[in-house]
Amino acid sequence: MIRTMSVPTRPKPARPHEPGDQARSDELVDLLVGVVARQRRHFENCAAQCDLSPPQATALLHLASPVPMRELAERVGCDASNVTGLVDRLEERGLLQRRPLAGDRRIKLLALTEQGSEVRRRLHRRVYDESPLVAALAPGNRALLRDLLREAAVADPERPQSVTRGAR
Amino acid sequence: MIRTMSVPTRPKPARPHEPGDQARSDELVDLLVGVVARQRRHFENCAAQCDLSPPQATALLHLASPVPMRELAERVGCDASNVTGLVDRLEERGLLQRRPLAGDRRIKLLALTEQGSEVRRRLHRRVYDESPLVAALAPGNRALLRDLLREAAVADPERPQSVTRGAR
DNA sequence: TATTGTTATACTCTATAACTATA
DNA sequence: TATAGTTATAGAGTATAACAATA
Repeated sequence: MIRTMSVPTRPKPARPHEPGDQARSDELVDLLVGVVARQRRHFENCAAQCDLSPPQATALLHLASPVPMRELAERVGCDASNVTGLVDRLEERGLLQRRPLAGDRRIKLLALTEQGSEVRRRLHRRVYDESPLVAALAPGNRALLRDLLREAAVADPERPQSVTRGAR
Repeated sequence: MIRTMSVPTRPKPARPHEPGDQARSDELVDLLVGVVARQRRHFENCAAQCDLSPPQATALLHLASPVPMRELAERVGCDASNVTGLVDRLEERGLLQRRPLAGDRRIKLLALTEQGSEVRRRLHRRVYDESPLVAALAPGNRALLRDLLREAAVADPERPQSVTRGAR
């Protein structure tokens, strides 16, 4: 477990073309890049274990409750035209249904079937309970990391809000 | 700036089906998911500003020095057959060259051209110097986050090692 | 025999643009 | 006129399998 006071301070390398604490910033970004790669692999593994492509898995996570196709596109972060094919495949597999919305017949609500909900639950559990990143941390450091990430998340203008947003 | 001692400890929600500090772990994973999404957007923006697709940008970052096609495939994390097309496009744009390796005529070394190196430098600078995540953190917390991420990275079996590995 | 790179093939994801049916 | 969803199209990324050249 890391203790704040004992974080090692390193001598400045004083590289020519780089400002102040650049070296440190580089390493931090490298670590973030590593986190991204690992988290993505983790997510892809989870998806594959549920027989889903990553985009399909992402879509499923966003369908905790019924959602218009348009909104799914926004949540997943792709063009609306893609959702048609994506949803076609999920519907063929019996994981969801297109349902009309009373009051606006243009809209189709995407609702998980019983089976779809089950798959979503399995996927969700895997993604969240088996995160290698969290597992690698000493329990006492998790709250610390959480607070740092909260801080890092604050300043972002297009920050995703809830559990299932931006999963991929 | 977060001080270790003042990290708030929250009462346990005691949710039925979840083990111990599950709620906390969920939030931590959510934050990681958010970080991943943001970092990925950042990377995609940087790539787009250099007129590169994300995989192309990733490849470029891995070509600080000449590398056989096979190894690039490993670094980028895709099948070797994909590299052919990827490299074709980069070569057509004059960003790199296929060069023979003296001593083993099966191998083609991928070497950046002058222009390719320039684009790579621009890309690298953007990715590393303009990270919104690092920018959002109080300078004093960066070293702390770095140490936590180092710890989180240790346990991973397929962890990427260097600056430009696993960039995407 | 094994390895490097290529090709052929197929599938998915992606965006743009044009279309339809509704509003 | 605007919006929701679809279709058509095109391009890129991905994997598998078979292949040629080389080791």
